[in-house]
Amino acid sequence: MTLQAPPHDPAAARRYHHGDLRTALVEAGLRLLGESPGDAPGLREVARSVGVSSAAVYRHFPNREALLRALAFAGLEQLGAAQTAAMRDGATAKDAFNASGRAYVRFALANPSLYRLIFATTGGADRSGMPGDDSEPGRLLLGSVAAMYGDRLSGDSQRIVALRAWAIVHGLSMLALDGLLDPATVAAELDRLVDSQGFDAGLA
Amino acid sequence: MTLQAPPHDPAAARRYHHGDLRTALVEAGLRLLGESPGDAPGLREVARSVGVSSAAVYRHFPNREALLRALAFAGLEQLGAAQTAAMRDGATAKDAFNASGRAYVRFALANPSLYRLIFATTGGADRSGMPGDDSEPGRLLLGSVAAMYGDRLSGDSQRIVALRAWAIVHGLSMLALDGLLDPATVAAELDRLVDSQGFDAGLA
DNA sequence: ATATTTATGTGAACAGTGATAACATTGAGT
DNA sequence: ACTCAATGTTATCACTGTTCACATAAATAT
Repeated sequence: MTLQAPPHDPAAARRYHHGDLRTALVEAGLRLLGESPGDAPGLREVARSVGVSSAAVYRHFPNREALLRALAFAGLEQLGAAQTAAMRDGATAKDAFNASGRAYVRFALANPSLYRLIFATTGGADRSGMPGDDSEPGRLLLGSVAAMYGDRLSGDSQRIVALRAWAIVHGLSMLALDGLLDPATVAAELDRLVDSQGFDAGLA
Repeated sequence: MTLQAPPHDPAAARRYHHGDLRTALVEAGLRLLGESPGDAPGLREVARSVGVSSAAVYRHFPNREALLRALAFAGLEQLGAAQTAAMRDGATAKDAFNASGRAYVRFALANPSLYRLIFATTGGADRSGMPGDDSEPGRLLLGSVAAMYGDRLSGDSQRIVALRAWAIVHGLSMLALDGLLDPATVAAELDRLVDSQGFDAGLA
């Protein structure tokens, strides 16, 4: 009906069977996320942007939440990549740790909807792959702290430091994304805000 | 003009005119928020729980977002009250500051949906009354920091300390509400996590 | 007191959403 | 070549936020 694609369309753009709809949906979802800083895209909207009926989505995802979870998973990988890339530029372990934190916040500011989606509630569903206590990002964080302090700090205290660090970068990111902090200001002061040195850094 | 106390007439529920529908809607909304830890309630749901048609809501709020904003505003007042109450129990300025931070996180853990709603995106709309740079909570935070450090720290550094403190408590709260940190653990370790002492507290 | 105006309620309708069911088309394997 | 499972489509459902025309009660004017 509304499909106007001629049958001689090259590159096989309009076949009945899409070929790899699942990844096409994820890519479209990520693109939509990047375009509007608002809420996560609707299931129908993603389907529409791929040129497929909304019901087709259910052949690849049980429901909208699962689709969004796939987007979040992809975003999480991007975030992790940005962090590890930033860590390579650090001379000392501490430099690397701070660089990782700055990259974290920068990623959040650069990808508001995606970052928000990563942490959106999944309603207690399975969090495998998400940054929980045992997931990759969590262990990476703890590993970084361990590399910084070696045995000069007890494992318990290291856990506290790691949690505080995570809370700072996540808190800054969220407050900025929610409009409570000016993103430009956060970006400008990032070095001082994200700093493993003391809370009281600069105390006379 | 000024809101007068609604006649808590039990028969008022059956009258055509509700009496004070606006506050009834807000109260119902807050109750619904407290009941389910999920998303914010729908406009129709709030109306239904008050026993009124959904269209009636529009006599008091231009749209659903405005209704939710009223809920968020009420929640913000509760949060502020919890913080200032906690500060009274602090002997020194630093004690008060830390107590305020702990109360902040405890409030978030105790009122997940309400806390989330307070910080939910309003889409760039007017944020008057929300905790921004110039709002009451922001000034309260800066004032607390100033009370702690007096002139031993430059105003600029004090702003950094205040931002870091806000980021920590907000980050901890959000990570816990989103299921990335165990709320019980956060509550148990709150004293060490929220501590104006250095980031490296406990360093041997 | 009665009439009129204004505030506040109702029900019906609209478009849009996520989800499901029944049916259509295709490509793969015997 | 035939079957059949995979993957698409359309139609439909219940639900949502929102708007409309209309009903009712309360406030105000006569």
